[in-house]
Amino acid sequence: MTSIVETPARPHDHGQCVADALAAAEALCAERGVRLTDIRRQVLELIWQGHNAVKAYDLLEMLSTETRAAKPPTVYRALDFLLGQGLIHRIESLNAFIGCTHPAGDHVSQFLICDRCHTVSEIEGTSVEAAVRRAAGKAGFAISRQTVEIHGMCAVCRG
Amino acid sequence: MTSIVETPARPHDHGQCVADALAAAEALCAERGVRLTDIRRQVLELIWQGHNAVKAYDLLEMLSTETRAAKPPTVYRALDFLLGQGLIHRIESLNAFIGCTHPAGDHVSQFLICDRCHTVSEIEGTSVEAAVRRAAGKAGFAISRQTVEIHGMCAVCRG
DNA sequence: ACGGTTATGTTATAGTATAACAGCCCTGTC
DNA sequence: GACAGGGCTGTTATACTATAACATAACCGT
Repeated sequence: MTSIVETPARPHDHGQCVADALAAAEALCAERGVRLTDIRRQVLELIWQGHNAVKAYDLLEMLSTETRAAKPPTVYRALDFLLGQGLIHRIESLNAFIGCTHPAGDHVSQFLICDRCHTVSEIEGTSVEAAVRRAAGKAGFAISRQTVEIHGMCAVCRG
Repeated sequence: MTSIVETPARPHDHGQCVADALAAAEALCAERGVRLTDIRRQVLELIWQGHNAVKAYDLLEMLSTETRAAKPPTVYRALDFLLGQGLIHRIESLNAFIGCTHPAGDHVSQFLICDRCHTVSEIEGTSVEAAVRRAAGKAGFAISRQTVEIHGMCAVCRG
């Protein structure tokens, strides 16, 4: 069991992050005519507890009450929905999930993952994506999905 | 169970690929004073059966004989060794492993993964890596490991 | 209210990976 | 050659990750 830890990352009003993410999710789902149900919203909110990636079975635990244990399909279905709507990303190298910081519009997955404080930041900017596109183009390869996960130590942890 | 399939990728003398990979592995291990044992060599050879990523439990099956079933730790230990020596890579988005095409010298993991024929090619060249380094540098992030996995369709499959 | 669709509940199981300890084999030394 | 130590393998058990399949319930347009 991996527990969710508050990270030593840059201090900020995290409640605002959560509120923004939920508001954006509501808006996008409404616009798309899909349903952000209770469970889906709960899962999204739990994932947004911090700027670290959250594991499915930790979500499962958090969703469970004393009287009722949530079952895996419940959380995986919610995760599938959120992934499908681009509201979260899957971090392949961690088997874990993180909220998307700019869910509107299409985009690639590029992350800096601190192996010390476990903060995950989405890389902004298109230079990595462009380099990937050039390399793929040279090979005649048609891209459908990019996964860029950079592990190391973040600026805060390096001190 | 996922079976290993021969891919429609560009025809070539694959026996030569395998021979080269094994020879390089032998040389590197000798140079480093580490032991490329029977099991490790077998696993490496099985991974090099083709240019597709191979799953741990498929290796396990292939290592098993009619009279004796190999056990998971056997294959995972061999994989750990091969990963540690840089002789194979792990493809995070597939939970699978592939032979490294240039095991000498340090290098990053950057792959083009065809979702149709399942051929995995390691991207040569440093432009993607350089872009990643620039992006990380801008964030004050110290890289320890890069995972770049590009899914899509390869030139051969696109016809 | 009705019927279709979408979402959730539930049971079971598949697939991926490691912990822990026992025993074996290589290698260097006396 | 006997011995000791370290590294490798065997074995059992279990943890962790994910999905199949089917039953029930909630939503929504008519």
